[in-house]
Amino acid sequence: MSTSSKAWLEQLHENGYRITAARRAVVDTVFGNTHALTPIEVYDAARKKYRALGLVTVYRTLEKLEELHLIQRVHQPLGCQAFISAGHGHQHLLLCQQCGQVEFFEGDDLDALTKSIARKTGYQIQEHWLQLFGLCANCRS
Amino acid sequence: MSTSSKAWLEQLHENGYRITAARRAVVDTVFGNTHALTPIEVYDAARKKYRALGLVTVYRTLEKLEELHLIQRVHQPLGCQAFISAGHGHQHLLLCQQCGQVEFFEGDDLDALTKSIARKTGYQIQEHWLQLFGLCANCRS
DNA sequence: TACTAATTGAAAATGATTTTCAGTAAGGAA
DNA sequence: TTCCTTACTGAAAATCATTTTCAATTAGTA
Repeated sequence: MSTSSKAWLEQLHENGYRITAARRAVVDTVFGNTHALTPIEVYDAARKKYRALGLVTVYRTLEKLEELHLIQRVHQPLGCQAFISAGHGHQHLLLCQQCGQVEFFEGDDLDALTKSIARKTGYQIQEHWLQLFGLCANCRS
Repeated sequence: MSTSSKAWLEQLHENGYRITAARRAVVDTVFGNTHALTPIEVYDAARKKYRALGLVTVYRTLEKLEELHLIQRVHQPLGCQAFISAGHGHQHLLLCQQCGQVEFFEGDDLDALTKSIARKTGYQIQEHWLQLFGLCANCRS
């Protein structure tokens, strides 16, 4: 995990952003986490690594990570403030409603559907969101 | 359109809520509107029908309409505060990113995909969201 | 028509996010 | 290594969306 949180820091650096203790703490908290975290949750967790961290810096760092497509916002019935490490390429989300775990899956079987809808409605489709909600293997039992 | 905004008022009444001038204005604004509206947008539009309307009442009325499944929240990249008349039964959304128009479409071709994902991941799938974004026939040109 | 509880709008409270600002520190240049 | 510029920082204040409180009003039944 820390192997590749380094890659995020490099990405920041390559884009002209500086590497600071505050950003390290935020990146280490979010990278590889299987649960979507809200800014406050990131703040609480990251402050265990870097006490002086401010909430404002969490917001600003999340903003940059999102801009670089390293994280993405997760939309759920109860709220849309949480972020998760972004999947590679276009992927869909699978969310456990019990424990909050997030998984990605591929499956662009949607092309046929998309084309059919485009034809019926006259829309030019540019993007799609697909999310499945349920109970993960652990929480089912 | 006003034919069936009456149906919404009846629904409210049947569920023990009173019919007031404020609620009429909100219902008439949201019912049958093809664009998703935020509480403030509803407020601004509905106040043209009923000047004394308060924003708080808009929030409270939208809450009740959502509870009765007459409207539903629309999630978009730029925000998730807007509401639209709910589709009948389970439907998916098609959103124009230019003009904000919202359409519903059916298409539960997703069963096969859902089952396949359930098998691969061990999840018990309970619900899904599918949204397509693009340009409507008008805005394409 | 009278009554009672639901509803109202205004104001205050809350909660999330953004802006401002003066001090600090990253990291390239010398 | 040292210096210097400029990005970055946290705290406080400002802003924006939403919820709660409250006293006055009113829908709708008795």
